[in-house]
Amino acid sequence: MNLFAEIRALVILNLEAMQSEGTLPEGLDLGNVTVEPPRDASHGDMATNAAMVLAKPAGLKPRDIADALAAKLIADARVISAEVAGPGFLNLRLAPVVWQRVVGAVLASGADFGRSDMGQGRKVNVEYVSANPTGPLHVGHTRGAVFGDALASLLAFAGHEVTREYYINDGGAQVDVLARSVYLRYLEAHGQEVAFPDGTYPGDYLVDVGQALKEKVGDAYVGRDENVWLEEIRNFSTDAMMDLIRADLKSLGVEMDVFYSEKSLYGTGRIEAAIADLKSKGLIYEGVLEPPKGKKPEDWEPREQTLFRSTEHGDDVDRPVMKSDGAWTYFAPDIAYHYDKVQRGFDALIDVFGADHGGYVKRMKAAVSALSGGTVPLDIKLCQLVKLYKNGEPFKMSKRAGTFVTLRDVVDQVGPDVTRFVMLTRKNDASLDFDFDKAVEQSRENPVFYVQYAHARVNSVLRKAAEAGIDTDATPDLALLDHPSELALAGKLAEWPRLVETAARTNEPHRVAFYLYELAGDFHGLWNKGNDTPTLRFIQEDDHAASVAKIALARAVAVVIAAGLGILGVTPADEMR
RNA sequence: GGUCCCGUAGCUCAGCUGGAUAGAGUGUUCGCCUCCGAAGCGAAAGGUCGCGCGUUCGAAUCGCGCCGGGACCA
Repeated sequence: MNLFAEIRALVILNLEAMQSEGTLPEGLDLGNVTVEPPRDASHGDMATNAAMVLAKPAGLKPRDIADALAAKLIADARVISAEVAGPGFLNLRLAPVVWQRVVGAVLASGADFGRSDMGQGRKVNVEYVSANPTGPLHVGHTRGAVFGDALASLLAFAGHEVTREYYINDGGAQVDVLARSVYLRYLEAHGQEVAFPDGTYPGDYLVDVGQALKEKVGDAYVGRDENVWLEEIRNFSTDAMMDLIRADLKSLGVEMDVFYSEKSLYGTGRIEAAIADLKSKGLIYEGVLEPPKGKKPEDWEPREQTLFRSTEHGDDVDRPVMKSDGAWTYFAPDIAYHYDKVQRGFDALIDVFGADHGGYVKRMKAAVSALSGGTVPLDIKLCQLVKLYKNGEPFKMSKRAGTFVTLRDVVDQVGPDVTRFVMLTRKNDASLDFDFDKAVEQSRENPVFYVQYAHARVNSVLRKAAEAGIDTDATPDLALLDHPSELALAGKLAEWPRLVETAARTNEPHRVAFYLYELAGDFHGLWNKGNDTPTLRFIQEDDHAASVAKIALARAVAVVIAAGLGILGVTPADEMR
């Protein structure tokens, strides 16, 4: 139930009636007619732009259309006033019963209130995290993990069939580096003194892996040449790292549906097939790239290589897929991987990358556009950096030094719920300050606490109501919710279905977090009004029916908060400690 | 040098894919706890939406060009 869609339908119905009556010309495009909450609540409950949008094509004055439409709308029981304002807005005020019914609808639907069929079951693949399997996840991955996971849940809630996917970069040089690093730890486990030269991973998270390798193979690789052990240790190590990463993700509550291995693309003809597909479309050629404009790199050498004509699909320059020595570029398996996604029948693809991968956006979009013949949209969401603070002091992280702040460090300190919520308190493309102290602070400044507290307060009301002998499961007489503050809170609940659709359409789960903060604020506001106005308290000691109705409103708030937090992957708190 | 992101109140940030007098938190100033729901509440002040041009009934939002900050590319 989306109240805005409902009222929009009413507006459209009346516009069509005006057409058949001759007040409006036939054949107008009503697609641009919107019904939205006005920015300023004093303008009314909803506003439609119909008169302004239609004035020009209809050849009429906005005001005349608005007046005529107003006269029709006012006849509906749900509309108590319709006023023309500004350049031709039609401001509507809705009857209390409309808002009261929202409360009933929330309680009837429970956690499903706001669920949308907007996606119409379309298959969407959300790829996120996809960190190299060379070590534990760090803070930057954490943001991508939370963002991608919340986005996946959001899209599912909006009626999409969602696959959560992780691409394992286990085919490149970095897993050889991993294997050599583990080999050093393996030697160490045999009691040897080892040094970690540049180009190896010195982090002590590999100590256990070296030990485990020793337990598995004994001293079989000690003193042996690299070509004897490299492949096996590489497999052993990446498996160990993926176990570590899966455990890291699980500590955050993230579970993938698919882990897709880059290595599985090699030697199986899949890269060749993807390139062949592009070739069949005339998008592969042998050529020499222009040197980059501006400052010429000193080592620039024009070489003929195999190029993808990505400029045909919006890229700035064509991209090499095979180097002059016959090796695939790193881009080739990425093309093959996305080709595979397209072939698996997804209707839409989403990649969540760190901002440092911003340079790949155009070429990936070009590849998917080419491979799918433009039928499968690819949206790439970039997550900006997370800057860590503690006691006002910035934390440093450096993967090379092996002292980076890990996902585990964050989750262990503040818990998965706080971690997840805070990661969504900024738009994905804005950088995020994460302060360990503020994250667990109990104040209005901390949105996590503020939202959780609202949910906990509802539970507190329910407990107290039970003590007072109020039957909170009784069918409420919602007509008793007649105070403007109560109706306004119900109105905030009515925005939820619309917000879900907006957030899903734009792939922006942070909107859910901001909405919850506003909803919590409205609820706390009503709570505070109870200080001065005892009739607004949720428990009315000498009026059982009023209590039941007011508690129904509170429960509805808790239902929507719990549903929203559920999308974000945050557990709602029943009490604050 | 090129590409992408950002620029909104003193500070941190929203702004619903073009709508009305641009919002919230924090900070500042004033008022409010014997008690009844203060891990606070009420009120006020505070903005050329980086700058300019354009698109139209209408621009923080879209287009182009600059300025400033960040990321990335060789």
